[in-house]
Amino acid sequence: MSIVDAAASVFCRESFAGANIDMIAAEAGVSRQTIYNHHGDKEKLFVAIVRDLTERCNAGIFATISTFPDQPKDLEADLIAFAVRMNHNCICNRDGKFLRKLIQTEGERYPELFAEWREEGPGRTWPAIAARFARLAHAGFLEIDDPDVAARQFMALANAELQTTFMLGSTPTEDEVVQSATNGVRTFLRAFGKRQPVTRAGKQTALASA
Amino acid sequence: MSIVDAAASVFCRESFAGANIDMIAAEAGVSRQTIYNHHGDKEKLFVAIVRDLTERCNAGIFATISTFPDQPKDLEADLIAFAVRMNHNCICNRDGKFLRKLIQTEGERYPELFAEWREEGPGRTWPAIAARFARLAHAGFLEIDDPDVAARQFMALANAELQTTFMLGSTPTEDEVVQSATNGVRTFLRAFGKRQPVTRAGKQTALASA
DNA sequence: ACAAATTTAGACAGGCTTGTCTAATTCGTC
DNA sequence: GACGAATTAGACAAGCCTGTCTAAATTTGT
Repeated sequence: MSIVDAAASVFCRESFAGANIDMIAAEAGVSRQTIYNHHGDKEKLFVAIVRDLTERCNAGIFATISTFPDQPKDLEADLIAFAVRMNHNCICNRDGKFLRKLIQTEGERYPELFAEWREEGPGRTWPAIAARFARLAHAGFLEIDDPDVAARQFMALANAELQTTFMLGSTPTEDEVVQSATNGVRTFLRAFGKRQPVTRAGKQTALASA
Repeated sequence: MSIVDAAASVFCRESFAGANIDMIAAEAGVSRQTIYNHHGDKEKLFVAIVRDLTERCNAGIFATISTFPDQPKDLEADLIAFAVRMNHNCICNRDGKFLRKLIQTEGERYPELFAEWREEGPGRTWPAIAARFARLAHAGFLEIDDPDVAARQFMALANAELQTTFMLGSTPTEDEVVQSATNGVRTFLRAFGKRQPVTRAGKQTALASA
């Protein structure tokens, strides 16, 4: 395992103050001195790790956003699958778990570092997701007033049943992820779905709440 | 400030490993020895704090649940107010913030302690909230299949826009809380509300999706 | 195969923390 | 005011961790 990967693992498990360089060296399979040669000191190593994780997580999120169903065949199934992918590739995976924990644990101690994360991460990914929902609404598949709100609510609903698990830092089972996504998307569509599926004739005025 | 309060504050700010007894003593305004006299050692002190916070937070949550609108005059407004109270009294307040942070930060290190929290906390509060939603549905105000799912989705929606803020450990402004609750409750009611307000004639078959 | 660069093990000083001990001081109560 | 209980300040040993240093071993490029 690389030094950065080992350090991420140890910092997450033990927190910054509880981690020590010898643990990281042992887990990375290098000598302590090599870590000092590469990264200077403990704090610089920590910063390098957060930057690295932010970058990798962002890449994963954007890659997953690019699989958003723009022309869904089965809107419910496609959104559920998207929510599951999001969880799988960005939230439950190693990098996502680590980054989330480091932000929660050390966020207050490094305000500038995490302000940077906030801009590069949520600051760029939320608008990207919102744009996809806006497009879906524009194409007549959904009835959305505010795409930014809808995007955040979509993710919140998809993860609604995983909150306690995330709190404790553990990873939900595949079944739990699918279950939560299914329930979340169904509720999302009850709120934002067209009352009647889009016909091949294309967009029509909404029939809802008439 | 009492020893327990000071310790909660310091453990949250510095993490278990980063906290030291002298800080806690200084913040509590007592001598180090007094802490050792009362609590034995650092780890016992930590456990005492988590138990204390769990108890106080639970009390707050149950007190707030008891204000759930069983006979709402204005369903939307009453649910928004309830969501705001929940945030205010249980999530954004000092105890809620501290307990959440300790669980996130040290949850993996004390599995039994936090399993205990899980049973006493979420294990008891979620069913209580779900029961209130079940009652509201039974009384004809909502259309809910699974009250447990609906309860979790209600809270998830109400907090949907506060996630990033919570992540970093900061407290949202009053406006942000109200905004998120308002948007969340509106979406919740689009999904679970009766299509038409309940009339004084009482429960009727839904008119939806006709 | 050889020279330069990198990595290693281990020792080391300096600093910090925990938990104990003691002697003096303050507090509560009668 | 006096007595017992609790609290305090401070010293202290033992342990751990960081970051540096050195000399030997290993890897790398040519």
